[in-house]
Amino acid sequence: MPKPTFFNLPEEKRKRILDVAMDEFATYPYSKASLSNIVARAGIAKGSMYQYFDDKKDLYTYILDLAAQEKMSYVKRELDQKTDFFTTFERLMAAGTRFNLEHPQLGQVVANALDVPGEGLLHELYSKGREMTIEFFEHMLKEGMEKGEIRGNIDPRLAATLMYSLVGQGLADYLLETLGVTMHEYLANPEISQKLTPERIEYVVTEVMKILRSGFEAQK
Amino acid sequence: MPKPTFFNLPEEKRKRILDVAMDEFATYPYSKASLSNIVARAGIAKGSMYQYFDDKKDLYTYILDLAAQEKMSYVKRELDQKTDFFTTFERLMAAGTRFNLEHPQLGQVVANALDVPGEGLLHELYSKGREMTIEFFEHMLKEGMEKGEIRGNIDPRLAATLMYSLVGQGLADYLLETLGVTMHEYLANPEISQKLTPERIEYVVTEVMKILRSGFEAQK
Amino acid sequence: MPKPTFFNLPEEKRKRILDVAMDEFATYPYSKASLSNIVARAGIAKGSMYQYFDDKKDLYTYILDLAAQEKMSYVKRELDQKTDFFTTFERLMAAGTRFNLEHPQLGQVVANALDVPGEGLLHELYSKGREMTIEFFEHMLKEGMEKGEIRGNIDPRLAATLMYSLVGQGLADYLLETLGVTMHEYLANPEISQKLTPERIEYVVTEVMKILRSGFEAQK
Amino acid sequence: MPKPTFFNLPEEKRKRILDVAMDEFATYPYSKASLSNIVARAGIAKGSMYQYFDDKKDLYTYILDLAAQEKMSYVKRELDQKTDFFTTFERLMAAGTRFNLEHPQLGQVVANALDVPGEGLLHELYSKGREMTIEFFEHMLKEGMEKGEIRGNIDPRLAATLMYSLVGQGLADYLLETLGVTMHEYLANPEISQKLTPERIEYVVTEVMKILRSGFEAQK
DNA sequence: AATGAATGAGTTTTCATTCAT
DNA sequence: GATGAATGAAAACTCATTCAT
Repeated sequence: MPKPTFFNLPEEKRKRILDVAMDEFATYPYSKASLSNIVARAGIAKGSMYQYFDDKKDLYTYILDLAAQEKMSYVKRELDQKTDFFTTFERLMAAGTRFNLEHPQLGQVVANALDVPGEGLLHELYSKGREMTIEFFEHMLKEGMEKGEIRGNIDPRLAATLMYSLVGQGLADYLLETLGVTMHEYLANPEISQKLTPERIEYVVTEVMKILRSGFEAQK
Repeated sequence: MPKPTFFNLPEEKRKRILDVAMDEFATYPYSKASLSNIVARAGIAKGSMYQYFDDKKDLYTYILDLAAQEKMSYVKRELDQKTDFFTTFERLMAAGTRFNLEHPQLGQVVANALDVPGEGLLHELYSKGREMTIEFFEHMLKEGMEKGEIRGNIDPRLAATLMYSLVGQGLADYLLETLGVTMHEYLANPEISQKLTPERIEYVVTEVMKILRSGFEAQK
Repeated sequence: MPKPTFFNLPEEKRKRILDVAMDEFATYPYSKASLSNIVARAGIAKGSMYQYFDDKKDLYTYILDLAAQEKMSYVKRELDQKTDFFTTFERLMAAGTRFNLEHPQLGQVVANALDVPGEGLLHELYSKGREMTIEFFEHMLKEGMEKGEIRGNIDPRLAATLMYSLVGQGLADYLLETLGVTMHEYLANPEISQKLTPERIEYVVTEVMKILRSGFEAQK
Repeated sequence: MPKPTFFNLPEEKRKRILDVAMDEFATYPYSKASLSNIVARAGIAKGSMYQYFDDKKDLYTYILDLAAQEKMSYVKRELDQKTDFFTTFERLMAAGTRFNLEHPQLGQVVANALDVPGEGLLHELYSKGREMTIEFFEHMLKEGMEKGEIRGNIDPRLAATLMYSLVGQGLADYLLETLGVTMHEYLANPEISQKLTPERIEYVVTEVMKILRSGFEAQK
């Protein structure tokens, strides 16, 4: 948790610090990400950082938390309208993928979490998100089963895990791949994003759903 | 690539070096893995390492390569007998998952690849394996389409990518999760593996196939 | 010297600051004692400290001064009744030792003075106390000589220095040692002091006086 | 303990490092003594220091150990000829004092030991010397009692502790004081030592012995 | 070919002190 | 007078890489 000092900072400065830190943690794995770098680029004194955060890990977990929250709130908007299972899932996938492509840094910050020493501590936070997401999918599946939208003879927990693995970075990576671009190149050249039209994203998501749908869907 | 020097080494010494390095790279993320540690545990001089490999990255990519090859050759054994698409894929998934559980280190080495700085260089190698696997799946799918085993209206490249994301660590992780065990705990307590009977693995794979099958399978 | 500001402070606050500082300087050697710690525990702003004292050293010397004064005034009470040299010295030793055991912090503050860098400045103050004490003993000795209580053929200054080295922490340390306790453990567990009865202290002091009085030499 | 690497160093270099380190630890209290300073003055790389010693504390304890050993071996030479208690003690005092004046740094290194954090650890080593010395004196006293040289009615442990407090820095400090010189000035101006003739040292030691031998009490 | 000491840039973190509000 | 954020020099320590033997 940041210290109160951090929240007393002028909006502009706080944002600058977070932006720079986000960028650093997205670019380098945790152990290579450098506080010295961050403060230099943010134009603040090294000691100041320690008046805002306990230590490097504290800063990182905060960034990670922010990333998770932003994605959550972005994706959650799709849940307002109640529809059937397949439509909801399709919307979630599309939103998640769009978010990953619009904020490629955030995804990288999460990916770099693997590197944090004292593994458990961080992993905990990192997988809390995974855990929650999987549980949400499981819930969706069970509801779908009750409504008769989903076949009854599938293991909901396992299916939810599968869904999670599809919703993560997977589709975004696939889309970049079809452009012959790696995530790193994409991070460096933001203008590439213009080649990824909403239609293109929609198409891929629909394709995936097509495959899954006739799999999950109850057979008449 | 290791220098010729490395291959002139007595078998026993070469193996020792690789074993220790594998363990180190499985235990720590790339940037935390320590050459000093490796040479100390392998009982060789630090300078020698640089007569075998160009640098840390060179050693790592070689280890990574070995890991990939081992998995490949393990999994490839399932391809001998020609059967239909679904049976083949099921066997591949089962074999991959068994391998991941029997050689958890190798999987970790791959997972830790994400951490390598200097971006593309490493990713390249890491995704060469990915690339090859996906292409293989794509080939399988197209063959299946021709034989009429697979629906014709799916994007084979996309589907292959999906298959890849299912075959990776995913199922192994899921199995460990059902035991309430993290990969780190599993690495530390190898005896846990006894709880993962072949039947249990078979069950999970069958479940996944059940889901996929009626999705991919051509409708009559 | 504290600035006037400090003396304008409400009694209660002033005392709190001094108590906390005393504790810190008793616990850690000068260079490890932390102003940040002190202000945090005293509940005042860091800047305020610099409105009370010039700097860390200024605060420390003041604390040191207080410690010396307190001990002085405690010990001086023994000087009211005029008696012979030996009785007076015995009383001083006993009082000094009791004080050291009752206020172990103060002794530690003095002991930690050795640590102050920038040499002379601090030593000066530290040894002002030493100087004064030795001079006082010298005076006592000379008086004793005149009265015929003390042999005339000893160097009073040297003897006074010897007396000083006996009166310091020495006896208190010895007493703790006989309990198998270090000064640090004693500081942490104040209840130990109950094992050090006045009789026990008296005994040790008497023993020392016995030695000094008639010397080591066997009596014929 | 230094690592083997250190002992493989050319004599000249090893000595230079120890000299510089000794000087640093004699000049500054442990926490202010700076490794960076030491390596700079010794003209070696910072990393090298860590190939010779585990860490700062390791270097310090080694220096401390050396200091103690040197003093020990210097003083022990006086023990060859068997004589009576008083003569032996007088010789030990004289030798100890001479040593302190000839190697003022070593005494300072010991004095600065108080500052080492994780107190116990270091204190242990520091007071092992104290412990041994006191026990040696105790032994001397008991022997003297058996031979009838020493009165039987004194507490030998307490007396030994007293003797220890006299043999330490005390006399050296006194001698410097009579020159109006502090230890720090003495360390900085080694030529002062010429004013401290052996006769002067002998005189002071004899004076002290006179006092101890027959006591303070006037003879009837 | 093997060794292992040497290197030094780089890391995170601490803390007394200053200064604008 | 009080505040507490800002500062930055300095600390201990790490480690991949080089190079003389």
